Amino acid sequence: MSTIDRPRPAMLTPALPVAAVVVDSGLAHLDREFEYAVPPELDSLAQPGVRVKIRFAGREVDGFVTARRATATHAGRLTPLRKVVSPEPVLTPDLIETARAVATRYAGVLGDVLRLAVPKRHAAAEKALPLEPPVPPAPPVTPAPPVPAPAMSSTSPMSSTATTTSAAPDQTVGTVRAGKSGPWSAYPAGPAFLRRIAAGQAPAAAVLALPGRPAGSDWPDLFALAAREALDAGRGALLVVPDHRDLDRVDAALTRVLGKGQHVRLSAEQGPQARYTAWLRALRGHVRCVVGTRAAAFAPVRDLGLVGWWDDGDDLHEEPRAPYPQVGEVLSIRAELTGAALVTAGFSRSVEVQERVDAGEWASVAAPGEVLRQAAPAVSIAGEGHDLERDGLAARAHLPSAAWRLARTALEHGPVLVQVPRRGYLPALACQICRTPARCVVCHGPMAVAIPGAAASCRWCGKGWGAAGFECVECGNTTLRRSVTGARRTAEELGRAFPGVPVVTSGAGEVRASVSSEPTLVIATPGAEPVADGGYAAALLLDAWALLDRADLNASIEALRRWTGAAALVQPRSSGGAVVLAGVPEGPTSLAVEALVRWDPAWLAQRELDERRVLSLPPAVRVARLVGSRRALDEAVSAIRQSVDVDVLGPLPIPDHGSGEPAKHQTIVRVPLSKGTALAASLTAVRSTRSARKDPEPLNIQVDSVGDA
DNA sequence: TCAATCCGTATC
DNA sequence: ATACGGATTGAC
Repeated sequence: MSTIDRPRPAMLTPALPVAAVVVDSGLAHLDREFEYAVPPELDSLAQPGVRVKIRFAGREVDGFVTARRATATHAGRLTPLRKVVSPEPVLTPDLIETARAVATRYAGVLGDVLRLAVPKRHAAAEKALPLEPPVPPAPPVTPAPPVPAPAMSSTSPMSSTATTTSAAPDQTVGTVRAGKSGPWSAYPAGPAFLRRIAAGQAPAAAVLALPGRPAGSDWPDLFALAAREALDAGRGALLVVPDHRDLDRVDAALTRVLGKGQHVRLSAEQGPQARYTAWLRALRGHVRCVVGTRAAAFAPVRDLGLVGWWDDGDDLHEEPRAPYPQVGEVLSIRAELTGAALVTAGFSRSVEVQERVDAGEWASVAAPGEVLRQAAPAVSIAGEGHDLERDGLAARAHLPSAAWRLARTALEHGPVLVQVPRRGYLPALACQICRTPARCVVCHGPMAVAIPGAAASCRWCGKGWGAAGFECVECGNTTLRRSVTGARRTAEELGRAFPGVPVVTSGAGEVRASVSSEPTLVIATPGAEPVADGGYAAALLLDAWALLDRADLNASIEALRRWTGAAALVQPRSSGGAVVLAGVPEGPTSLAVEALVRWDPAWLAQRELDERRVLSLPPAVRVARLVGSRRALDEAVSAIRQSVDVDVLGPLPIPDHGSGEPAKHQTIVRVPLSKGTALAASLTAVRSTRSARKDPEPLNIQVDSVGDA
């Protein structure tokens, strides 16, 4: 009757009046889309991807519009959207798809992943940055190839090896590209890998980087050149490194290879505005290439053509916030979803990467063994203790004399690196004679003495030795040693052994990025080694036992990672570069030591993978760790058992750190890799049920973790 | 007969 | 988490 209620012309009912919204409720069982009505005045703003405020269960919460649709699937009445926070469509289809996949993989909630993936809004940054790139898309900085690129015409899929249409062009392409591929030419499969990126395909490579850094072929150049191929093919590139120093180096390499302004860096130390601006430049398509640390794995690079990350084994790649995703997992999920190429590189190889290689998913890209060994420094071993002799200066610094002599000679030619382990690793139990780590006879978990004076028990399943007692699986010995690690040599101590030589330290607190080629003693903890101009003349890797005896499943892989990380900064053996590994335990040589001497990290990774297959340890199996009260664990385990055939270790009490709260327990569940998805789904269901009935007892679920054992 | 309260369940 | 509805209880 009345005309008052009729919509005014400027406020017509939207053509797509329904908005699907992911709501950040923080509740696991509400981890899905809800539909809202789009009020006419928000029609143009409420585009897919924008942040919104909505009323949900009576309170004001944040969310993202994920879609607009003509009709609702929800039967009831729809509440109207309250407000569009910003017109910026931050949650792109690529991002929401990635976030969902990551949440599924880690049995986490989408909201948690979105908090990692989408930075907090910075309104000033949004306003200040132009919508369009300030300059028209820069012309390709790559000098045009002298011959028209034959690859342009080929749209047919190429095999993983170099395949071109005819022999003659192949020759031409080979030469042209050889100049272009630079350091990749040192790897037989390298140029073909680049060509496949250029052709818009999705090759995946696990690169064993050549040690040393001859001009223009440092590892950051591998990434920069691969990124250029993706960019030249009209697609985007995303590179992730563990820390700030690596970021500086890849950043510089990208500037060299791509020119200025073609990429952005993204890292936590940037501050909110700079960070959000950089993120927006990627989102708005001002740049097609991003390099950053951990959180950058979610960067909104458009039309992703390449993902890459350096040093998979670095624990900085593990996100410490729920659901604890690892950079390599996130990037491989993205590569799979977008059809992007993938490259991970390091001086050593993690077992996780080797597992992909062994499964045929990623190609191993390495220089021929002889080339690799020639590029590496000469490695020798100095034993533990027996070599400490009367030599006054060396003895005072607790240095094996062989190490001291090498350093003294090398200091005449350039800087010498001394790697000293940090203190404070967990004590573990190992065979008294051969130092093979003691493992549980039931589940192969690590054995430790939880309470001083008590009997040893497994840190995973809690079982003791049983009636037979300990017997070393390697040598049959029945006595144990407890390794207390972490003697740290002071700079003064070492400095006194080399009078008159300047001493530089780099470690927790103060990390140095580089040193000159002047003779200097550089003392660093693992991971904090400065790069030396022209390479170190030598390196001393001290207290090898401190790394090898760690109570960690990954001890030997991690030891090799740290040693190669330092040794790769030394000049090649052809230039006299040498390394002494000191403090190696007596008895049978550990595989990690052998792998360093032979410079064969892939071999060690494969040996380790084989062993983990035999012992049913990750990454040969999929595991998850549940922490909570006995009752919560029991209920969770029986629920999981309804849907998945899991192997259950525990529950066993976690030693509390004097908090006085009721003792928590942990349980580890494991399944074959093929059941990984089913396990994650089951864990999600457990989380959801518990959340729905408001279970007051906390239960923490962490996929891919066995705790700090 | 009505209001106050408890409990279970949906949240668009 | 809230909020709402339906059931339950208690007092007039």
